[in-house]
Amino acid sequence: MDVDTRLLRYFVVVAEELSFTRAAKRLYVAQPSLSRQIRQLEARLGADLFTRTSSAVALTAAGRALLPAARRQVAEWQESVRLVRTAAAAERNVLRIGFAATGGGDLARRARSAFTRRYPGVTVEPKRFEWGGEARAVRDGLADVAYVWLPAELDGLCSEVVATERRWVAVKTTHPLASREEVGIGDLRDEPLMWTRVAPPEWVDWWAVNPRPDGSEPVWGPENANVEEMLEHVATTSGVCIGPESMKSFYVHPDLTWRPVVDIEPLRIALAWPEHSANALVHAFVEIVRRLA
Amino acid sequence: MDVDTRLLRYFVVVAEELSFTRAAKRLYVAQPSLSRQIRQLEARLGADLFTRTSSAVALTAAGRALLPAARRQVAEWQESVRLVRTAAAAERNVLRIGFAATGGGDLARRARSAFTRRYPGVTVEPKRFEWGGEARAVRDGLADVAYVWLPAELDGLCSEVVATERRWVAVKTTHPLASREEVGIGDLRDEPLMWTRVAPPEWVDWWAVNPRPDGSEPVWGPENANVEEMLEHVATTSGVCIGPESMKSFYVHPDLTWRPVVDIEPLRIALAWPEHSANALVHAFVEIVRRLA
DNA sequence: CGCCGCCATACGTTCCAGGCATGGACGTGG
DNA sequence: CCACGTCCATGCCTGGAACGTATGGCGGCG
Repeated sequence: MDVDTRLLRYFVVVAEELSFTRAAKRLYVAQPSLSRQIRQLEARLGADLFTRTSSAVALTAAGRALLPAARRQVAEWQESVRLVRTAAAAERNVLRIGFAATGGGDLARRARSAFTRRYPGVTVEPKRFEWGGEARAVRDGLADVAYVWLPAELDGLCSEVVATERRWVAVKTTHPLASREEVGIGDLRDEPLMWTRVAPPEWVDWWAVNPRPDGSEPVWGPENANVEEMLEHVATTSGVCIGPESMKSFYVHPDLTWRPVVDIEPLRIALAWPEHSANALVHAFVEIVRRLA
Repeated sequence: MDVDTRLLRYFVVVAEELSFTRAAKRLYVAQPSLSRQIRQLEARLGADLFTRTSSAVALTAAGRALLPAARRQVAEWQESVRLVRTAAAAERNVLRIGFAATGGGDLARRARSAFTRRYPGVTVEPKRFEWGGEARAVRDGLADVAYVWLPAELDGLCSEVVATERRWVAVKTTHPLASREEVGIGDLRDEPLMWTRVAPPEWVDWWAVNPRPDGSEPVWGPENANVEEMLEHVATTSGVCIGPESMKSFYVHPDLTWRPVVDIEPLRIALAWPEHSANALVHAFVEIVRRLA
């Protein structure tokens, strides 16, 4: 009897929510589809997993037996994927360095140079991910090591803060704030702020400084998935965006002006890599970054 | 990223055979289908698992990394299925006793009576399986305990031989051998013998006494999946079949005559149950059978 | 040099996950 | 007591994926 890990994930969520409707929302599928899939899983197992009434859903003994096993299966498959991708990269003798936007900034370039000098035979593959995707990339085996912007979910990863950067705000060159030398977070009270749905809410809130020191919530502007989209929005709509100082020099844009925001905490940049990594190149790279930091 | 355990099984077989054509045969699918599925798995992993030329297939580093993980995943899912089914049965307070054909014979009935006397609240569910399917049924969680006819694959199971039965041969009442009191295996030299493809070859060979003491191979008759089919064939074609003594009294058939085969080894019947079974009823049942044996 | 074995590609069919609309059971509040 | 809302199940349709058959391309071997 075969299963798809997707079915197991579905089952786990229904078991956690004890509601098909809520679970369907969390899984971004329609409730009827979810109902049918679970029914099918039950049919193939030859055992009911839930008792359903129109007012309550509960696990059966069989369901309780499956829940931890299903969680484990899903986790182990994720781990297998990471292993396979890591092995493929190792065979090609490459080191894949993940980052989002400007990643580790200047430190990253110095580290890469030092690493290439030390290991001339190894190909370095910089891998750019969307907002908040660096840590997941390492977990999923799409990168061997990554510069991660905190806050971030670092479960299953080793990490070390290697740099901090002050945060700046980008505004259109014609914007009143463009004439100021520096700004405070209070000055951005009524400015629509860029945001993204690809990163978790905590990440978005941290960048948006939400709630603001005065307790207010930012005004939300257009949504975007990466730097380029974000800067395009700022350049052509009425909003502003906040980014690390390095963004000013990495992404030049004729219509934008960058100004430091002096009264908010700086960005902390961590280097992250998988726990139990057997990849010697990763450890060598970590050591190099650590020395340069 | 999701996978079906079916895909993992496919991958394992290709990795074992190092040939898509041979693997496809073993898996009972067409070779192009198998090729495509493996390609798709590679695409989703973002890594090649095999290097293919028209003359050889070999694992890549990624493939070598996946192989043990895939084997483990498949095995763990099998185990999960068993757990779930066992839990469902336990919740209904039933004991599912697996067997094929006459199973444990007279012992089985005495054991069931004794068990029911001792545990009047427990429902006993006898579960009949096809030739050689009893042990697999326990492994798959379709039965809690089973009478298994040896030889059988008992990996992952505890077992204990609890009975033996002489083997008899069934012939049409009009058959020359029907007039004999008893027969030897040599007398069956030219008689077409029933066989099955649902049980493994070793099982079939053991029942057929293949090779025969004189080194010859039996003449093969029609194929069947269970007792009823087998006896129907014997009653209506020219073949014979061999079965345990209890079959004579459990399956009465007007056109058949049973005669003992005096010079072949008897059937050994084992009781088998899952290793690490936490089911108290199983252990109680085993104890009862052991005492009666 | 021609045949054969092996993997890949093309095409048509079948099946299933997914979405939307709706039905039926239950609980709640007016 | 009824009306309404909530929740799970069912019916119907669509798009995609898996499978089979037929066929192409490539390398090895007689």
